Amino acid sequence: MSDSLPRPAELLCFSVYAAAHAMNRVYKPLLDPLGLTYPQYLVMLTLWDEDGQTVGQVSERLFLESSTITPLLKRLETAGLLTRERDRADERVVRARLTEAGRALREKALGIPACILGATGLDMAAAVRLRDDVERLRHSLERAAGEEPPSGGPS
Amino acid sequence: MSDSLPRPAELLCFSVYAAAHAMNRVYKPLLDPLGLTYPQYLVMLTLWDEDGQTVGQVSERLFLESSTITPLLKRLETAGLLTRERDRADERVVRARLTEAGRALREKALGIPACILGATGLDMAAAVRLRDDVERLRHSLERAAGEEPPSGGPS
DNA sequence: GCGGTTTATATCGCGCGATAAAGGATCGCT
DNA sequence: AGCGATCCTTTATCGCGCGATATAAACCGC
Repeated sequence: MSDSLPRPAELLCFSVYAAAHAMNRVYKPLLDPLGLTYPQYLVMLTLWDEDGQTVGQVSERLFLESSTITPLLKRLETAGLLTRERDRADERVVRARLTEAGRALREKALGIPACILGATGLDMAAAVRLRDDVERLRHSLERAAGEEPPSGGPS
Repeated sequence: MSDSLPRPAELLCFSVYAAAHAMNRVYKPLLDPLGLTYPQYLVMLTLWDEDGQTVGQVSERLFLESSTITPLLKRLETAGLLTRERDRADERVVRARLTEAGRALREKALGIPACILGATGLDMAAAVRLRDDVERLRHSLERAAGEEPPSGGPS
């Protein structure tokens, strides 16, 4: 079609990619004292919300493969924040349960969301609006990634 | 302040993080045939836009450290897409120049932006609007990451 | 209960990306 | 010359993220 290509800065996807990095750089000094990386923080958030979730539930909520979640949980287990045990009723299932240390860490994390909101330079309403826009984008992309069989749009 | 924490899905930053992954999943089948990863594609875009840029220029445009760009460029050099040579006038500077193969690859990439736009489910105007919103977010985050001296908000 | 399928996770292998920290080389200014 | 600033590389480290494969348990029809 066109014979020109955009600069990275013109691309929506690049802005998302770059924003994700920037976000990481903001989180790092906040999470370092807790000994967590950002993905680990996300896992802790889901368990603080509801303890004893299965690997599958965690991967579903974070949109990551179980082959990403399992090593993540193992690192958190090694750090003493949770335990992994098979469900008695269904032995295929592994559930992650917070330890006392895992629950205690929650207190230290309470201030983080406010710090982050401050760093975004947005008020709550604007942040929610943007979040929903980006979430819709994620959803569309996810759907598109699921299709795309050969190499053909409308022939 | 508050004694509750959000679920990941409620966070703006998580939506950005998840959208970045989703984006990668869409790009992957498009970039695999070109033998590029997404960050490598970004480097190629900047060089297709302007050949012979320095390491510093490329890192600046992609918001990445030079210690990330150097290995990236090396991989692209190994792939035969570019060469790295020191500037004659200023021997501190290393410039990346496309090879014939690097320039040729451009043709194969021409269709990608349209594919991506399709996958976002947005029309051009909406995509541009969202891009600018996310870019503003990135900018705020970047600025916040630059400050935050010790550990103190309001004491 | 017996095969066959599906589901849930683990495992393995892989490479890249990203950073921090330290070092080397060069430039530019005085 | 000398000295700080600039640009890049190197090294070391680490975690993430995925695909492919394997395993084990659960379900299902009969």
